[in-house]
Formats: sequence, structure tokens, C-alpha cells
Amino acid sequence: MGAQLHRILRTAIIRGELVPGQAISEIEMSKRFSISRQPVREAFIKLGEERLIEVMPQRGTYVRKISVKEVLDARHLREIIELSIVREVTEKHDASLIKTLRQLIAQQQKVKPGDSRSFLALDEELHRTLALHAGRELAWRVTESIKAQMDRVRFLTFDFATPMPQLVGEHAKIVDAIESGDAELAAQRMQSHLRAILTSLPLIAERYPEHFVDE
Amino acid sequence: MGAQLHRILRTAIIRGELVPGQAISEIEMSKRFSISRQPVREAFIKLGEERLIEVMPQRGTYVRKISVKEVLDARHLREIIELSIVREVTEKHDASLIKTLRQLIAQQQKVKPGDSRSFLALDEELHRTLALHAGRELAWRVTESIKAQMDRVRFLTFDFATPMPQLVGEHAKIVDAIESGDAELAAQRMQSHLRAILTSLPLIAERYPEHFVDE
DNA sequence: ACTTGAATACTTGTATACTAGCATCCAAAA
DNA sequence: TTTTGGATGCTAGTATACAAGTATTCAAGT
Repeated sequence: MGAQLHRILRTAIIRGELVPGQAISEIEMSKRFSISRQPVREAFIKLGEERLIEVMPQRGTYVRKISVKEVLDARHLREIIELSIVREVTEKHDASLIKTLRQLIAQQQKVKPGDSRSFLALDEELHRTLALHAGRELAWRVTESIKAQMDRVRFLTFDFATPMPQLVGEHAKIVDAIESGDAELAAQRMQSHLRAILTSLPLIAERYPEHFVDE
Repeated sequence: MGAQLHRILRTAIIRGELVPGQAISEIEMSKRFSISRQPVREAFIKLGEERLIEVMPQRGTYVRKISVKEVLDARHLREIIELSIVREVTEKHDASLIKTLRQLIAQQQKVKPGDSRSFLALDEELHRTLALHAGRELAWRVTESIKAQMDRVRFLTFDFATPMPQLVGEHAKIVDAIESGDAELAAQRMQSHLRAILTSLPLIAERYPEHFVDE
């Protein structure tokens, strides 16, 4: 139960359904989901470790506002990890991987404009495929957790601008590079792909100031 | 309380005081520390996420045996992160950092042979200093958590061989490289430093088979 | 001798009751 | 009008009680 609730709340926060700064409480959630406080508490602890909420003892629990610094920090770490991964898989020259990736891209192309949830799920699936194919399960677990902060920003992005076709194009270019066997080219394209958020982040932070912490 | 107990059990597992495979239970720990099951339970959840114990519902909780694959995975990820960090700090040319590092090394030289606890604490302090100086708090949190699996091996290592002076020498060489401003040299030395475990790991696994999972 | 099955003693998971601390609000006093 | 102090209602932290499931043990029956 606690694990289930953790995933539910996690996606709700990432999607912005639980707005930053909003107060939530163990009792409130236990009533809403008709469970006791204990599983809620355990879900809260996990969310706190992921920096998605802040538990203040004897005071209350709040959905954390997005920190630009933390997003940049997460992005940087993710870049380090994923660049290494994409280099690894490129060296492997695995045809079956290429096929899987191309199938994912085909699915991404079919996503209807505005369906940001489906796209982000397929996007995550692509990055996950790369990591697991490199045999880096631990690296993927870490990436998955730090990605949350970035995804919060991306969900805001999709609200007013949807460059989905461009992102799919970047994915295709990356896969092309992997197939070519040029690890540095693949890494370079992955890098610029992962740096896209750098240009959008300041705009988002300015457009949705109430979602971000002042710093 | 839960957080305190988490640290206590964490270090106990890393030091091998709680032996791999050993059954522990929430009730047992609650009695030993004179607290209720709930804080114990929360500590267990965290330890489970760090892969230090395994909680099997309705069956029991066990100290996880060391997995060679997981140690190698952790080492690899750590190398990626720390190489990036050491490159960053080298580019910064910060004299105060060099001073701090040299002080740490001086303390490491004073550690008495056999006092592996003190040495590992100072070792961690050095790596932590580098990460935080690069402004990579998130990267350090990740490193800290994945380091646990490696430290379990290192504590076994110290039981029969103590190459502490050699390790201190490696640290000194790394700091020299950082001071010289040659980022690639610093990274190269850090890399070989972090790869030391690769040679000792097979020996340890063979010497202490009961500490390792069969795979 | 072997197998089967029920009782028992564990385990973790969940629900509830109680404790301690913080914040707000409102009234009373200066 | 301003300040102070206490009552009240909230919060999370902890302790305890109960539920559900597993492994073991031991005895009874074949």
C-alpha cells in the first residue's frame, strides 16, 4: 500500500496535480485513500528523500517548489551518466537494440499532439532501454530518481509549447549515431538533447514563478 | 529515532558487525534499542532501498550478502561521477581547496595502522570535500549511497591486508595533479585510485565466500 | 518408516491510540 | 492601539494492538 501510494503521489507531483507549496498531511491522504496513516507516512518519507515534498516535524508537509539549482544539478548528473551509457551501447554494435529503439521512436511519432503523458512515458522508456542494455541497472535507478525534478519542469513546458516532433527527431538522430558506431557522435547528440532544458528552464521559471522557490 | 537507528545499522552492516545472511527482525531491534517497531521499520525501509538488507514480507529481514556484480556496478558509476568532479575542481584552481586537501592527507598519515575506521572516515571526507567544492551536492549524495557497497568490501580488505600508506600516497598524487591544473592527469590518477578495488575484490570474494552471494 | 496436517511461533503489514510540539486566534490587560 | 498570554486545533512522531501470511515442529495416521 505504501509503495503504491508513493507512486501515485509521485506522478501527481511531477504532473503538477499537487501544486508546489501546497500543504498535504498524513491524515488528509489517509482519508482520501481510505488507508491508515502508517502507509502514508512511509510514502511521505520516500517522497521526502526524492526532494519532492518537505516534511517538517510537528509543523506540516508541503509539496516542494521546484528549485532551479536542483534541476540544474540533476541535469548535470544525468548528463554525466547518460553520456557514459550511450558511449557504451554504441561500442556494442547490437542490432537488436537498434531495432527496439526504432520501434520506440515509431511509437513516439504516433503520439497525438498534447498527449504529453504518453510521450514522456515513451521518452523514459527509450532512455531506460539504453541504460539497461548497457547493463547499468544501478545507473538507471539513480537516473530515474533524479529525472523527477526535470520532469516537473517538462510538464510545465508542455502546457504552452509542444516541441514534441523536434524531440522525436533528436531521438532518431541519436539512434542513427549509435547505429553508425560513432560513440563520440552519439554522445554529442545525447548531450545537446539533454541540454534542451537549459534554454527552456529560465522561461518556465519566469512564467510560473509560483512553482519555483525564490533563490 | 528512525533516522538515528538507520545510521547505526548502516555502519554496523558496512563494518560487518551485522554479518551477511544474518536474520534481523523489527521486534529484535526495537527491544535492543528500547524503541517501538515503527522507527525500526522506517530504518529498515531505508536500508532496503540502499540494498543493505532485504525485507521479505511475512518471512523476515536479512542482511544482504555482498553481490560482486552490484559492487562493480557501484564502482563504475562512482568512477563516472568522481572523474567528472575531479576535472571540475582542477579547472577551478582554488588554493584554499588544495590546503584543505593537504590537511586531510596529513591527518590520514597520522592514522595508526589497523585503525581502519578512522582512515575510511578521512577517506570519505576527502572525496566529499572534492564533490562539495565542485558544488555537486546531489552527486555527493548519490556517491555516498552507492559507496556503501564498496565500503563493505573495504572493511573486509582491512582485516588481512592494510595498504593504507599506499592509499594515502595515491591521494597525495591526486592532489598534486589538481594543484598542477592538469585535469586529465588528475582524472587519470583518480581513476586508477578508484579501480584498486577491482584487483582486491576477487581475492576478498574467494577468502570470505560466506559474505558474498553466489552468482 | 514415511507422509500428511494441524497447531504454534515466528515474521512483516496495517490500523489505531497516544505524545509532543508548533501556529493561530482571540481576549484581556497595559 | 498594542502587546501579551493562554486556549485550541492542527501537525508529525511514537507506541501499541491487531491482521495476515510463512516456516517449523510434532504428532497422528497410513
